[in-house]
Amino acid sequence: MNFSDAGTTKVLGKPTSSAAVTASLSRAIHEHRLSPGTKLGEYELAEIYHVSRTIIRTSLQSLAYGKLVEIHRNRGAFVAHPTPQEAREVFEARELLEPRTAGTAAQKATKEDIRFLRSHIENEHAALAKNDRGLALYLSGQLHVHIARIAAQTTITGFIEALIARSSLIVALYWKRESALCESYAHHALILALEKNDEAAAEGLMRSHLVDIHSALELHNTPTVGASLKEILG
Amino acid sequence: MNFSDAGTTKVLGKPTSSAAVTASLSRAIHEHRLSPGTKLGEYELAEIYHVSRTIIRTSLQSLAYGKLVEIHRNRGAFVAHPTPQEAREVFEARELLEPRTAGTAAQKATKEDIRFLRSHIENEHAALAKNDRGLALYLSGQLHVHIARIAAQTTITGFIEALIARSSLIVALYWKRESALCESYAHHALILALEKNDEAAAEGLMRSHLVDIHSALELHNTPTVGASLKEILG
DNA sequence: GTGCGCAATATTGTATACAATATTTTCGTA
DNA sequence: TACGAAAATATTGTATACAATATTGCGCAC
Repeated sequence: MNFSDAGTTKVLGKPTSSAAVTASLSRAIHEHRLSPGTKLGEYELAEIYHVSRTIIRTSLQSLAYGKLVEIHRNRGAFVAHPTPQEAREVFEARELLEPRTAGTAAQKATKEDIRFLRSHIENEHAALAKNDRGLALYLSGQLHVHIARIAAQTTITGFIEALIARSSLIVALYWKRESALCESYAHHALILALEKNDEAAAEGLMRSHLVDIHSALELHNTPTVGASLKEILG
Repeated sequence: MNFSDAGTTKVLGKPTSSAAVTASLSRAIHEHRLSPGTKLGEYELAEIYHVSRTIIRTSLQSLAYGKLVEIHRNRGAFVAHPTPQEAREVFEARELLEPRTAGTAAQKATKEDIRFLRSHIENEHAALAKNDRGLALYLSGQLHVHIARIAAQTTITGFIEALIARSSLIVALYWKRESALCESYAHHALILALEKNDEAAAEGLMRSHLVDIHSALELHNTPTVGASLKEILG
């Protein structure tokens, strides 16, 4: 579910406009510019992107498959508003998939891969320095995707991409820790393990990293925040 | 990716017609009535189902997200034709997800669940007795889905559903073993472990069951079968 | 007869028109 | 004033029309 280059995988021909819209919306959700619960009106989006509702509807459906938006029949599309239960499930799934995938990545990581990951972290730091918390959070998630890509298992990578996209929404709703900087250490250590091709270390570090994030989520009290009072009750 | 009741999860209002079309096509692919590579023309399908191309396009996109069909821009939709590499990936993913999920299911399985699984196996046998190999294969896959559902983790269950749907196509292309009956024993043993709430046994049995299926696939020689010569070469 | 190029046809991509449903506003009554 | 029903409005669902692209068939040159 990588909406950033959605549709560009096809061989030739100009990329579909719906892919561009999907990528734009996806990015906006990732970076928390669109909050959970926000109504995504078709006509409104059509005007913004200068395309017909047909294209918008296609995009919204794409995003719905990735659970980034919820579509309610005859009511329209809304930025998804994951429940604490869903949040737990997403992290359980990540804890099941990512550690072993990181282990495989450690087996396969080349010097080139490590260089790429390090430069990626540079960008992450730069974003934080510019106080662009949304971008930093997005990049932080993308690091996990890149690690999965190194493992060269596109099916599992696809699942992980979807989970990380959803995690972005979950963080927007349930994150309780002040700084996101603490993560940097975990990422650095992870890259070091990948560089040394230390499979066991990479797997263990990824596991504890995920547990750490998971535990930094406030998933107990009901999340009556957001713009979906009616949804919760109705 | 359970297309059988796609769309019916929403609270009220008549289910969308696209959901019905998606379910019908999905089922046809599952049961091998539609072979990998088959062209799915929009106009043709629109006539068959007595709906507009709009609906058909929505359905085809749904199926494309589940990797059951491939959509090529300006060329149309085709029943997916997984490569040996994709087939390996699907089973690797299943081997990563399903054993632990089966373990969790063993923890949670109730008498009611066991009764349901046994009756499901009955249906599977009945289908085989009627020589309806397509239906038997479909039901065989659905057993895995039901086990995942018992674990009550909808996110992971969704991934497993998608993988099992794809497995159906893979089996259609690469299965080399004569009978599918041999699987019955594995399923019986699995249900027994679930009944005894034996987590470790369920996990182990699921793992070996998947490895067994995986090894019964001929994934080495190029799969030049099917109706997509140009795709493979071009 | 074979191969190439252009025209004819078919099929998909996108926009728009119309229908069905939901939401909001208005107005009347208690 | 508060509540509720019904009309008015807005929004989504579906069908169709038109545009863009791909495929096919034909004819001509070599």
